[in-house]
Amino acid sequence: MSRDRAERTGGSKRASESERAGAEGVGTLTDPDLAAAREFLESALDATRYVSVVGECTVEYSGRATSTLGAGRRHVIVKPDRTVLVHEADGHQPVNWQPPGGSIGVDAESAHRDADTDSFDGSDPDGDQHDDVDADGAFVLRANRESPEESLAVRFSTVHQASAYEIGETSSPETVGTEADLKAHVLDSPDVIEPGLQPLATERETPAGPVDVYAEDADGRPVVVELKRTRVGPDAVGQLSRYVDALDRELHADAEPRGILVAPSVTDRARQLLAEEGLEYAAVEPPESK
Amino acid sequence: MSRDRAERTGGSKRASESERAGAEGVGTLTDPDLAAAREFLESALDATRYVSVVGECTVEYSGRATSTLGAGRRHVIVKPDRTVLVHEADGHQPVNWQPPGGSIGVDAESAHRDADTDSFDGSDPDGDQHDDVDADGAFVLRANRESPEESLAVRFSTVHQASAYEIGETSSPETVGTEADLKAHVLDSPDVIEPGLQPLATERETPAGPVDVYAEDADGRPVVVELKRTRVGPDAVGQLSRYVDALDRELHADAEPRGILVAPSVTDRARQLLAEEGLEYAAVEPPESK
DNA sequence: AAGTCGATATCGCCA
DNA sequence: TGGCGATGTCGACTT
Repeated sequence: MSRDRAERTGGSKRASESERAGAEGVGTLTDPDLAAAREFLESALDATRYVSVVGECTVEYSGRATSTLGAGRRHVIVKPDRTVLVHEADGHQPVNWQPPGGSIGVDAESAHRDADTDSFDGSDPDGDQHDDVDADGAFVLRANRESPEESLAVRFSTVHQASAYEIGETSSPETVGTEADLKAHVLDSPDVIEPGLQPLATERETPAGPVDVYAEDADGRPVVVELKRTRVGPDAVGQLSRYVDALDRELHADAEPRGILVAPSVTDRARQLLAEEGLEYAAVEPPESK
Repeated sequence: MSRDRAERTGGSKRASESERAGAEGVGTLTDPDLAAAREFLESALDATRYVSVVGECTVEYSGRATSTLGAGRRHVIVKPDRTVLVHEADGHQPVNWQPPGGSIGVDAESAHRDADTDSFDGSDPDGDQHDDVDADGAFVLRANRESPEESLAVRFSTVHQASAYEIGETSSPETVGTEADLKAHVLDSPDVIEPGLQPLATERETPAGPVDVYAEDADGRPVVVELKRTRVGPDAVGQLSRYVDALDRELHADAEPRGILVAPSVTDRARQLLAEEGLEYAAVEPPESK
């Protein structure tokens, strides 16, 4: 970000404009000073906007685990449902995050303040004084959640750009090729597994969990079918094995259930485990259309 | 987005500035027309910037599955590693995405073109200079990947804002409380599992996969330890069971291996499965510090 | 709220 | 590159 650009489009002179934009909840600040950025953020979050911030920050997480992230430039997103995502230059996954449903706040960060017992916003009565901002004006975006108890803190030392958008609810994608589609295909044409197979139930409950498809073969022998939309490894064999064992215990001693893993392909080790467990495999591709 | 703001900072009049910003690879366009947005995007992607776009779009994915997403306002991110994320107002996960490592491009979208053999846009010919942009100027952001073969297409009908940032590599987070930490704790103090337990190896290979910790109990009997950092369900029992079975087959007939699941807690069903399989459980919390 | 399992899971490690 | 398992997995659905 060049300095002249910063002076042209941002900086402390634009603080008042920032506030206005923040009050509307929609707008953009480029190279704002930290006070302006903080006000903008507070207003945008207050208005439950979709917020995007790029800036220098450190990140701390505490909850299901504990993590710290040193200073660096990152892209922070706060969604209307209070999901927080912290992205870096690489990878699909955020480097840090908070799942939806928690509470969001912006806090002053000062080395001189005592820790607040009450998380983020429980702070100063915002008198016009600058007591709630330290010398540098750094501030902290906090996202807390209960059940599980976990908290995320993003401490900004510089904000390069902050934007707030109005993004409403949208429709879900139509997806084809899921396990549900494979199940529909198998129920419609059970012969793709083996001739004479008769489906009796789906999601049949057992002490080990629900069986994808419960069926009977041509000889009237019970069959447990476990469906997978992708190539399977040992975990899927273990899953099928648990179901077959559970049914074996549940059914009459004379009814020996078979177990068939239905997937487009298997790994070598999975195939070996199938053989050892006396289980079977049928190659079926998930349908590409409905 | 207020209209005056739009006219001040965006719109077609700013097309030339947009291009310059795009050429620099860093900058922001607010409410640009589609042609300007497209040029900006092409330049920013060319410069391998971190790109953020908010606009009206449809999305199509084809590869490991197939999905379509109707028109709506979304936040699209393209990272320097060519990860693409399409986010909506809710949830941690992107509604559509492309993993890193593929190729990125911006295409014209016109109903009059012939389908291209190499991609998914399926459209028409172009004749004149502006032939690569249809009447509306809509364009498509494409992300393709091989191995697996999959493609993502985001068709923009309106762009509300497009930004490009310079975001470099950053350091990895320091995380405490992982399974690796639990393993270190157990190796350091095996008594937390049971008195007299002697670890012999970690990641010991078996035909069913690697065992977290392979040990001997006070009686010299082999022990398979499976570690989990969180409360465990039936899947973990299945995993442990596979390892124990594999070792049972591998070892001498007289050496009956034990299996111990080590986790902070277990579900009822998992506990029942453990009992049925003759496996054991030891409650151990993952450490909160190193 | 907890349990169980699917996912275009992604990611990292290792043969 | 494929196999295998961990993840602060998330998310949906059921109880």
